[in-house]
Amino acid sequence: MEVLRVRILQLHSDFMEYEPVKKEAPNAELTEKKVYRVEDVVVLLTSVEKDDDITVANTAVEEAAKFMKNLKAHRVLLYPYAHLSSDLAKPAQALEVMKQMEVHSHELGLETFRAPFGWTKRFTIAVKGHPLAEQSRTITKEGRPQQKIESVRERSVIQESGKSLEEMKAVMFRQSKVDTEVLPPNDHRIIGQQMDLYSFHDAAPGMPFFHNKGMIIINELLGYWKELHKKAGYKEAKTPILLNKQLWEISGHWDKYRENMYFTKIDDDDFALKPMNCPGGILIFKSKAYSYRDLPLRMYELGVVHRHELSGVLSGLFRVRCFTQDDAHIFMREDQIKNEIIGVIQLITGFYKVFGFDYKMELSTRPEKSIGTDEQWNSAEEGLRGALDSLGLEYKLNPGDGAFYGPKIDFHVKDAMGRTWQCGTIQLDMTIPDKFDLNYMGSDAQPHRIVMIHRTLMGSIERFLGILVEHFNGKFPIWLAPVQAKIIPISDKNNEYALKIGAILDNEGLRIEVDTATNTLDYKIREAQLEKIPYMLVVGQKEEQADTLAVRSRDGKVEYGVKTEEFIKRIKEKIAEKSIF
RNA sequence: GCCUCGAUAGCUCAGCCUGGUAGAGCGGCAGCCUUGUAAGCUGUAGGUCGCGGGUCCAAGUCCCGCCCGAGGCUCCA
Repeated sequence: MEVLRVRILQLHSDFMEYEPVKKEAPNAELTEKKVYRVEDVVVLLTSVEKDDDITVANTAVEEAAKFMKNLKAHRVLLYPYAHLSSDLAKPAQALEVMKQMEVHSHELGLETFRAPFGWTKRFTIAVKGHPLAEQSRTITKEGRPQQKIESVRERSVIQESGKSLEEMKAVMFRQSKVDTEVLPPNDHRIIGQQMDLYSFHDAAPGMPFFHNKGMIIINELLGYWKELHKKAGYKEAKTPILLNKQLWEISGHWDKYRENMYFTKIDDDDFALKPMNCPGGILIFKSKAYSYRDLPLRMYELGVVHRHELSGVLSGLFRVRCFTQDDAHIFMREDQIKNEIIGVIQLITGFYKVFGFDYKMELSTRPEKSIGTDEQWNSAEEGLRGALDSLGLEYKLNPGDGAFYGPKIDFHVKDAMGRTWQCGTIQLDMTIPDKFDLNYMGSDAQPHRIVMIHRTLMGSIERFLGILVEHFNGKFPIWLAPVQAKIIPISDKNNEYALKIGAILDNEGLRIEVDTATNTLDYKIREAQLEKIPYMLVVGQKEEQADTLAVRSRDGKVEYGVKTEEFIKRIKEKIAEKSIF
């Protein structure tokens, strides 16, 4: 169903010049063929569409006036511009609407100009450099703009007064300051800045920027994570970030979760940035038919999701608006529930053990805002409880805290301030398979309903990284450390030897740096120590002559006369066993 | 989103109460030093004091609005 509406491109301009060149419409207005010029004006390039009327005209002008008030602009130029629409009104009707817009604009006290209707016009326009200079709007018959404000990114037209853009670049987008006074020194925001792992910027509140060293940790983490999943019989997938709104209506997110979602328009359709990965995964599942023998199907995805969280809840890496879920969906038969849940719990606890931190498990049951029947919920809750009990695990019960589509087991980890955060989660879902009609063919040659598990180990890579940073106080185990060893020549004379050792270690796939700066030994040691680098390999005359290393570890212990091969062997062992010092 | 607090150089901070030429340390750059396990010395560059408005002869400083951040509330991975 197509809604008809007037389309307007709004341009806050230093000036616009236009010159009527050729008559096009039969009802072209009388005008003089000369150059007209209006300065410091909001130009409304306007296409009147079929069925637009006086109400639409008035609404469009009122919207523009409201916007102009914010811009502190008082002058408006109504400019008939047919190219914005593929469904134009008849010229007679279009002219009426344009005239009404002019009348109403005068009524609203705006200094109003109108370019002649029905002419091909040559024009020059200088659009101002501020971000609100260009706006496109669509005013419908219902009176409200369908799309609130859509800022046109490109400075497509002429860029005048060269001052503004440079200045804006400098001041508009700050890096966020961390308030070191109130935060504990091992807070991940402080360490992240000191160790050059990630940063936060005004340009994208609640969305972290990862630097190279942060990415090294994440990639190591994910490498291990993928290894575990392959061993556990999971298959990898990847789905789009932007999906059609209809999909979210089917999944129930539109109903229950829309306040937290970001929407946009592509051509004439509504799309949403995904807040969860499941609908995408489900489409992959549905692309083929399954036998009972194919199940369980375990499909994992590192999915980037966006959720609009209230500004007051954002907190470093722990609570963000854009994060990566280490997600997986298990499609299975009802008789496989318990085994699969047990498998997932073991996967999670095994993963956490590698890092050696404490966690608590919680079982959350049906919330008020939920979908599905009582039987489905009872059976799903029973499945989770059964798995926990058969493993003999302790857990806390949170009645009413489940997801809207199913109950869940959550894994909670503490941060530096003692707050607990949910990381891993296992959610049983007996309702979404109904909505998407997910089936398999049973041994009885009849289709049966799929049961689904959503689960994560880390929950959010971002949050998990923050927890790790605080847990290790930046002193990452060697397998995760962004720089595993720093080679420190005692004086410039030893630089060559240091670089040679560096090349050897680099060849072995170790992450190293060579400090060839002309500073004192004490200075270089202190610097490496503050960077929390696991090993400092000091080389001076003695080492060069004996072809050895003086190995200082992060805890300050020094071992002299270590052969390079010996060091490589030792460090590789520690990396392989993911040893936590 | 609400309440409280905060923002000054790349980083950490002083200056604000009591308005009058924007400071220090670290880091950067240049030079000297050639060093044995947590800061060697000297010089130098670097700031529309988050953004916008107001008061004032004069605002980093006082007032208002906004943005961003922090803690808490509420919510979540």
